[in-house]
Amino acid sequence: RRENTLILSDAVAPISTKDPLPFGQGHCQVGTSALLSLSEHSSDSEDRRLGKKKQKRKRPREPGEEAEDRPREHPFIVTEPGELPRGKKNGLDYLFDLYEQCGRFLEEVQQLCKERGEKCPMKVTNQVFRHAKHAGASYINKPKMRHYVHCYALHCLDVEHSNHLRKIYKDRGENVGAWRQACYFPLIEMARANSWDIEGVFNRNERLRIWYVPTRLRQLCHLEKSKECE
Amino acid sequence: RRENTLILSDAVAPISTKDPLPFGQGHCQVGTSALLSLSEHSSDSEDRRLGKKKQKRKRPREPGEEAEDRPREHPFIVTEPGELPRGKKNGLDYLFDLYEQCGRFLEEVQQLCKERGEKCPMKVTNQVFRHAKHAGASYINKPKMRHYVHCYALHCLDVEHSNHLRKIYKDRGENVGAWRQACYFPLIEMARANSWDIEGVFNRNERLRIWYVPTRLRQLCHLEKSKECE
DNA sequence: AACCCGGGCGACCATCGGACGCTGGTGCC
DNA sequence: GGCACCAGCGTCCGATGGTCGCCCGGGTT
Repeated sequence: RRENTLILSDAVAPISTKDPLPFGQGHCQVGTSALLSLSEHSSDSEDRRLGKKKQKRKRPREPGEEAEDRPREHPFIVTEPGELPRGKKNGLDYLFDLYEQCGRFLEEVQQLCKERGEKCPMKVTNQVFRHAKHAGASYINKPKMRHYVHCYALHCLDVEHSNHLRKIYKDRGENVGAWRQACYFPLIEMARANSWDIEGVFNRNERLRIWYVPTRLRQLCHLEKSKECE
Repeated sequence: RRENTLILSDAVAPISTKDPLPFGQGHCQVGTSALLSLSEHSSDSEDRRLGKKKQKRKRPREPGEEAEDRPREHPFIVTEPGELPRGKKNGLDYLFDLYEQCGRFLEEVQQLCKERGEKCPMKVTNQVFRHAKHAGASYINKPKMRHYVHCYALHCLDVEHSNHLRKIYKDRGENVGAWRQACYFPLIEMARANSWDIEGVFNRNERLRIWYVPTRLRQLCHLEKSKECE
């Protein structure tokens, strides 16, 4: 699978060679091996290293079981700001609105927690997703929201740049996956400009503060930083 | 067990009637039923309510197993500042020093995380306790540190008051448990003075910011607040 | 020596943050 | 209608925050 072994040049080259963006990206060239060897779960600094287990997937529906399947959401396509998508698709304005909705659900949860004297979440946690589902927003779910966090981040931190990227990828007929990958690189530049403190970049923005920095974005920043220092 | 159904008047009455402290506490009277009915795990606001399961305890050592038992630490006793405890006991200065040590271990972990581009903890987490153990501080462990957090909190936020409380409880020959209970109430007063934001009280203090607010303290603040408003 | 008080901390649990990859919707031919 | 692509999200997993209560150290009798 491509996504797990993302190569910087894959996503950057199409832009930096065909349609350069404001931030310089000519130096974003890294060997395949470097990222292939970048552990997928490098989140723990201590010694425990344990082998990955194969996961079993999706229990295949019992014979006597009730089938209450909600149809899945329409896939996203790359749209320009204000553009409404053709066919059975969702646009990126809708995607970003989902993040705003989550922010509102978080505020509701915080309000409730404060009333009840409970621990008050500062981020969009499982509890918030549960609350959203409970409140009828069944179209919101954790894997989806976590998947596109960095895209929303770019939208929050530099709408101009975000809009420009959307237009380019739309015009070029790229799929959502390609656009999503491309969103990493402007963020890496912002981290660089903030002495590689991507956490700080997120925390400084009102709407972004409530989202966890995606592991992959943190890894990419770290990788780029080490290249710079060698 | 007494601790799980702490009654405010139990801990406060001995002081407010025999040896009043700076903060007024005459109004801290609450019915037993109120705290008995205060759920022990009220941390989740959504609907799931599931019955508590009985826990099994301490696997009784296999016949062929190696017995590498570290002897347990000496119990704490209530000591005045500077006093060194008599007999096989530890004093409260030592207890508080343990918290400072944890703070240093946290800083080390943060340093390591930053170097490796990993998620950087802002609080004393499992990872920090693991690091402490790894670094040879086998006398530090999570249950102990969590148990006395609010005592350390009082020490950080108002040494005078903390020292005074220690002297009183020492002179009266009270045990550590009683002193520990008594530490809650000055903190509740500080929360009151900070519009019941105990989280904020912790966060505003440099050394305290890194410790989670204990559930019981949050509950006591909430209870006291609701009394005030009725 | 025997007893019992009380507290240290091993071990457990629900839930968390995080991610994979199956399933099936969708547009194209 | 059939096929191939690709992304939504159900479902899993290691680790976390939090706590209980067993066990035994220690002072007292």
